[in-house]
Amino acid sequence: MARTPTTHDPFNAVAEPKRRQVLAVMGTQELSVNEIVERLGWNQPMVSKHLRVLKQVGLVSERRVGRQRMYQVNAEKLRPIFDWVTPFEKLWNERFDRLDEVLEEMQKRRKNNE
Amino acid sequence: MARTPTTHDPFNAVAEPKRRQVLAVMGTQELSVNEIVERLGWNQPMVSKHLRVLKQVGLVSERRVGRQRMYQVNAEKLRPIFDWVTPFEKLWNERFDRLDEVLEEMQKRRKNNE
DNA sequence: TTGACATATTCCTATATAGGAATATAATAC
DNA sequence: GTATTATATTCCTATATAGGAATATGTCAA
Repeated sequence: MARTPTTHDPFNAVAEPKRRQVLAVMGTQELSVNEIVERLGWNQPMVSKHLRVLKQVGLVSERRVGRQRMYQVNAEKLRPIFDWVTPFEKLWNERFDRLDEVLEEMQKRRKNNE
Repeated sequence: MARTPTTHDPFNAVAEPKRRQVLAVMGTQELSVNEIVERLGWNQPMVSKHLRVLKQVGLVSERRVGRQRMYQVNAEKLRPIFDWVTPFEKLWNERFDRLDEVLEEMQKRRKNNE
């Protein structure tokens, strides 16, 4: 079997460093492809291709305006990543008296079989 | 060029759902390979292979005890993921009066070229 | 309708899996 | 030594990129 496709979920989509760059450069703004191209200094097809993957997993939304296509980050799709990684954060960042909470969260996670 | 290797960084390592399961099932405990095998119900080589990738990116540490190998999650290696995804969390989770902070963080991130 | 602009797609290739099956290595006990 | 237990590795294959280069599609303007 091959690797999980990049378009399978947000985890796989943002595993590619360039796609994280795209999201970071977009931030909260709605940008056209060319604006992203300018900010990143990449060639246009490369940007379009990465946007395609991001769009397929819902990480960006597209809106057509004349001959432009405006893209915008759909941050909520990053939530599964945030939710998955947050419990671990306690392990390096907080005092030991919250370890029990960490364990509880792990337990729930285990039940959900994820 | 091919896809970024799974062993390149934590982002790529945990893109594989099975490896997230491994980390979740380990939690805060130090477990032998067989203990992980039992908890997940997978075959042993499969577990070993995934542990290998996780170890190569530092997400787990290994300790040899007799013929066993004890593995433990090294949560800190997940920090880059946490740090990257956290600013976006504000976009869906908090009131709009903190949007300026979000933008600041995005800006810093952009300067670090990540 | 022709040209310019904005963006997407296709074709190509080197590369890297993930999983199954079989086997190798290592440590311990007898 | 030999068997047993614990774990890792090798061999195999189908599959999916990511990037470069070239080209296609779509839209507007004169």
